Amino acid sequence: MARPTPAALKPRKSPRQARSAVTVEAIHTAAIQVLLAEGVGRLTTTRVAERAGVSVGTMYQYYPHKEALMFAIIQGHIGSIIDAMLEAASALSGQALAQISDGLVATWLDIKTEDIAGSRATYGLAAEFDISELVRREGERLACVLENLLISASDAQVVNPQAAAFMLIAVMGGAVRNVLEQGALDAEIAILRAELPLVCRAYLASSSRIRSGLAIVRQA
Amino acid sequence: MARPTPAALKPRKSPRQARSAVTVEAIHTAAIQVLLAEGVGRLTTTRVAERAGVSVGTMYQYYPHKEALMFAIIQGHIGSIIDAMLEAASALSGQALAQISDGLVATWLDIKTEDIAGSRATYGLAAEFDISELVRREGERLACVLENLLISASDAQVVNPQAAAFMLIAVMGGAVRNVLEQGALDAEIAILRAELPLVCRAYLASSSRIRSGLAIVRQA
DNA sequence: ACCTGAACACCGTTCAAGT
DNA sequence: ACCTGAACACCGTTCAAGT
Repeated sequence: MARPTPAALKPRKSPRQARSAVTVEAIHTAAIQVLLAEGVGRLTTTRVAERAGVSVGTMYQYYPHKEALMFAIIQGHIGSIIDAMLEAASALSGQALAQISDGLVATWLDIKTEDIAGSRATYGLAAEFDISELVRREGERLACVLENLLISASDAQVVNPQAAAFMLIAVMGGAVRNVLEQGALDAEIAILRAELPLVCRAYLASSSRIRSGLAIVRQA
Repeated sequence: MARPTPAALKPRKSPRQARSAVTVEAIHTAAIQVLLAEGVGRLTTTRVAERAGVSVGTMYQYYPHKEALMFAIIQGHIGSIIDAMLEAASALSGQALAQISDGLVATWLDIKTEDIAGSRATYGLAAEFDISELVRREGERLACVLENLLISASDAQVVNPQAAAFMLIAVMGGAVRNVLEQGALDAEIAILRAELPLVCRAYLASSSRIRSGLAIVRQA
């Protein structure tokens, strides 16, 4: 099962002239438009090229295959999510553990529910082929920042910040995805908004000691 | 976006003779074999039919389209997972909340990690088309049982058992999926095994009162 | 009652030919 | 240096013809 390497997913060549930069951009936005308007199942190279106003051949000059195009879309989507989380993290640095937890969850939920159609489309797109490499890389980048954020907490010391950061991402990301992917009813999102902060807060509290060094009694 | 209704996903007709029952079964197992041996991307009707020793036409007599075939596979997979969880639930009924939580998490992790290749293949398959209907139905069935299980806890009373059951499924399911889908490194699974029980236990403890009616002080 | 497989529409991808 | 679009291999699905 020879999977394309990440390198193979990058655009085939960089545009050297102004018009080709326009072409690349047109293809990219056309792909997003088709995705949102017609769904993953109807996202075909022909349709994208038509919408972008170029021929299929032109598309293949910049994206070696369809996957590269999808990869670019997902990369943009994930990138903006990570950026928003990094920004939130820097604003939360040094606050109390509960505030940090609540802030992260709120940011995550805001990003994902602000454009539910877009989020769902991206989940579907991501599933179409192997983006585990990208998700892993970006996930690790975020995990690293979250780890330091947890360490910065003013009132408590997370015992294993690395594991906690990893779990926070897995739990927040997974739970929200689970709900959004299966219909995303308003009632379900409401439960998520009410309960996910509790999940993360309780987890972090139970995995930390107060700053003085005295252990909190674990609720068993 | 006309999605096929669940009814349209069912086998087209029931086999009326012994040999056709054999044919249906052969197609079903052939599909699983192709999926595991060649991956989702190479799971084609032609290949499945060839492996099953029938023609494509025959396949279409029992499965109205490829999706119906994939649906059958996923249904079997999810069904066995739910069954295992229901069994675990009945064994845990009436125990302490922490035991219930740990038992559920352990069962879930065991099922999912016991056959990682199969789990990953199913995630990929599930993503190929819309199974939200099925996932929702089975999820609700499980949620209902978990709700009663939480209520049965001997030492504590979960304040909102319905929401807690929903979240438990979202968190367990989502977190494990997140990790398995992106490579499932041994180190990551180890973190999951160590931390996921803490996540669920801490959440349930913080969302419950002890049976006497006295409130546990929330760790804020 | 069940099975076959050529035929059809559509997809991703290529490449000789153009400007 | 960039673009075109007919051509190719392959896919899901159908249906007239067989047993």
